[in-house]
Amino acid sequence: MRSGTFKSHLRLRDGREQVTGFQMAGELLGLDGLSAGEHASSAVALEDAEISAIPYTYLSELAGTSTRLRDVISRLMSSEIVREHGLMMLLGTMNAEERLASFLLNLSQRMEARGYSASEFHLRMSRAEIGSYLGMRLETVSRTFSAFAQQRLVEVHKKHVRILDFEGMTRQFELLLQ
Amino acid sequence: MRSGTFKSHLRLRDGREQVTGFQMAGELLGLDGLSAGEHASSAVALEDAEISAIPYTYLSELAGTSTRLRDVISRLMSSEIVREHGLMMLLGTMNAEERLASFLLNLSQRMEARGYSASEFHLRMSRAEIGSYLGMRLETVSRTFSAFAQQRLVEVHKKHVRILDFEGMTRQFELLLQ
DNA sequence: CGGAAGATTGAGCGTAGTCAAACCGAGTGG
DNA sequence: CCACTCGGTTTGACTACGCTCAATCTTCCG
Repeated sequence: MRSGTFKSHLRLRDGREQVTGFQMAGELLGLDGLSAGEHASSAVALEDAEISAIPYTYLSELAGTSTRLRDVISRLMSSEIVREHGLMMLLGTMNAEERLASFLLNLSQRMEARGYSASEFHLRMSRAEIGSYLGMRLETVSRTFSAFAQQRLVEVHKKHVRILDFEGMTRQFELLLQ
Repeated sequence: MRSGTFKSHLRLRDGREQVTGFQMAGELLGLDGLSAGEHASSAVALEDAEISAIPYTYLSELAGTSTRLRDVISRLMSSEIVREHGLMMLLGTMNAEERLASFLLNLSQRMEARGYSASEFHLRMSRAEIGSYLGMRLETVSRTFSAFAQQRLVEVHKKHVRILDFEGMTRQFELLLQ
């Protein structure tokens, strides 16, 4: 991805949807497609976005000639696996507040890495999409935002978020992996 | 892995544990270690097991000479990503019965692929480990097993499981990805 | 036989889900 | 310019699923 924001998601036969990730500029999309020759998930742009499509065959050929590129590719896939491990931890063991807190802190980090403010940013996704990603209902997302605002951890106005107390967020919720 | 069963898991600072997968003969362990040069998760054998350790540098060199091997590797990593997507779907949207049903059906498939019975097998992991994997408490795992037994979907005696009604399991719980 | 670890079952509770109503902001048309 | 619609969000009341705590049972092993 060159710019913009995407969401990746998958769907059960009965219509239930799970957002598997939000991608931002510089990140890769579609790493799940290499195994079966068919992508297991779909991706949708949440705003105007620019991407570069890289054909797998081309990438594979190039990889034959460069050790460095091979390392980069396996590293990217591996870090996708690590990212999903973290998400499984989140979905498997955390309560609503911990989920939203770690979501916000993660977003904040990624914004900062791209030269934006770490403390104040605009959410590209709806409450429902956040909820699907975090394994909770949109109403619970909304309520949890309100709870954070009341504790003076954040200020929220619709999709605009300002994080007031990073310390408090990380301390209050023991979110760090061992 | 050559034989046996492993579990992979990670831990939060406060001790909470999440089992991220159970591995069987023929499967790969440690794909998460390539990104940071350090593994994010640990693996523990649940019974006597045999493994072959493959140094990354060696594998990487080999990959330089063989297109076929490169394909195999990226396919393995990609299918690990797909597997985790499915697990996120499970953790994010399914209730207790659906989780256990899809766990059992998945195990069954993998047993069959290894030449064992698809309908009758021995669980290598404890209720607590199943629970951690499925994002629920061990008591809930136990209760759900009992509920399945009452509905005549399975027979369970401690770690011995016999699936009586595959149809019922899949039909009752809309578990198929679109 | 006794102890320990794992599994089952029960009772009561709490967190997040459900359903519903109200609100907000942006865009559209009379 | 105001009324209206519409999608997304917030808030409330009630409910239910799964968690917690606890007791009992089973199996295994010293």
